[in-house]
Amino acid sequence: MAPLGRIPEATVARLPLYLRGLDAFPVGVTATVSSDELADLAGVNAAKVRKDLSHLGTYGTRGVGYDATFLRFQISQALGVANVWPVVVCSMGNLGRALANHTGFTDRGFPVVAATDSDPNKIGTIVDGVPVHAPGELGDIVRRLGVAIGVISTPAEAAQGTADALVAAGVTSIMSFAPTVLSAPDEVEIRSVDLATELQILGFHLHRNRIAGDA
Amino acid sequence: MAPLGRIPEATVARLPLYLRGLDAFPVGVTATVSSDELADLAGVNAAKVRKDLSHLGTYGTRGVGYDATFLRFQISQALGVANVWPVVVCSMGNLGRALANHTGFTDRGFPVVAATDSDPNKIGTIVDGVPVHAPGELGDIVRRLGVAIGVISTPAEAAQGTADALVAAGVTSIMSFAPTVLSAPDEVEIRSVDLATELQILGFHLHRNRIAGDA
DNA sequence: AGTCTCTTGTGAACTGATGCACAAGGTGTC
DNA sequence: GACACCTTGTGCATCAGTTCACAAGAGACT
Repeated sequence: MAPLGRIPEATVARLPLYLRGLDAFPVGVTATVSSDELADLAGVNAAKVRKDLSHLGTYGTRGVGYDATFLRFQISQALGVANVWPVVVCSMGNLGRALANHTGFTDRGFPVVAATDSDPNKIGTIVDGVPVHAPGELGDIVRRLGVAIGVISTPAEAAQGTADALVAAGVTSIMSFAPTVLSAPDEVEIRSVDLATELQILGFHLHRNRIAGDA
Repeated sequence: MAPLGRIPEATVARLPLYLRGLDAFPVGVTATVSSDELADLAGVNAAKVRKDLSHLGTYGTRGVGYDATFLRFQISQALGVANVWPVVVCSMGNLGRALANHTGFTDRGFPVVAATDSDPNKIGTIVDGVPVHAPGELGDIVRRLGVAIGVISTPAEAAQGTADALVAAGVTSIMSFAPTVLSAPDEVEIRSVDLATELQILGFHLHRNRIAGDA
């Protein structure tokens, strides 16, 4: 059917992968892709692909597969990639600059339109094409530029204050790289990416294998 | 009991958060922490904390809580944070440099000991304290410096080749920032962090809320 | 038309994780 | 020593997500 109802979170998290996988098919050319192929392209298994797509109400053709172009359209629709969501990067340290420069953001509809930094030498300058403002101007920036997403690349100590400022300015979507827990009202969605934590998880498995090897 | 058997993946992913939360307690001072407090510090709920810790065989004291110092020791033990796992960063673009500079890595036992880059102008130089080598020397570097973890910060096109080179060199843990699926033997653990995908997930919810608001 | 082959869509079983609720077992006070 | 008060550890119900397996449908070929 075409439920279009609630799409499970796990499915939402995979839709971008499918979209990325579909890049392998040239635009404008008619081509079909099977759940098997798409599974390979996205790095998951075929059953998951089919179930995920069934949540979109997407219809493939039995015995054939999915029309690549139409599928791309369907997923784009569901994800709302036609929208452009302006991003503000809070703190232009090493990581912040790397993010501001990241072509993958602008390409996918997430232009970095402004940044903040507490360093007086940076305020008022344009770094990598992005104007840097004082943290206090955050509210202004958000309103003026219609910022939809805030990226927190500050040190851990400054993260909560920055988050508060973003929320006060009306931002409801935050991606944080600060190694700390952020509190915010329920309606604010926070995605936290802690790189050191990721490495520690890898380290855990290395550690376990080393022990197993010794045994 | 003290099972020490298999620790569920979900638990493993949270142990670093608990460890981080325990930083709030000064070292060397005797203090107790309840599952409730620790839950706040780690941003999860108390029941989860208790169940997670029970997997470590950690014993708190009923009516009191956990001894902060001992708990830190237990979790450190389980995660193997006493080990130092040298890291090589493959490609010193904006992101690679930010990672090489990231103090959170070295602090947590993941020193960036070398980097590779295909830019002849960078090869042979030392960027941010990290020596940059040609990609072809990867095998050498890994063997000589005992590299345990490879970080892939190359463009998508170069990612698979880099992964292959890492695997050939004997690296079994990879963290990739390239927006592409990597294939590798089963014994190689790959953690993929795709920043654009993260933003797209935020974008999905923004999109959905906007639609809901219009309705 | 009939048959064969292919791939979707999905019911159903299964797995893993979460959260509740409470007994068990400590501490402190009178 | 008895009692009141805490907080852990855990059995159990629940939930979300994954995987299997197969009927249903679509095209191709004779």
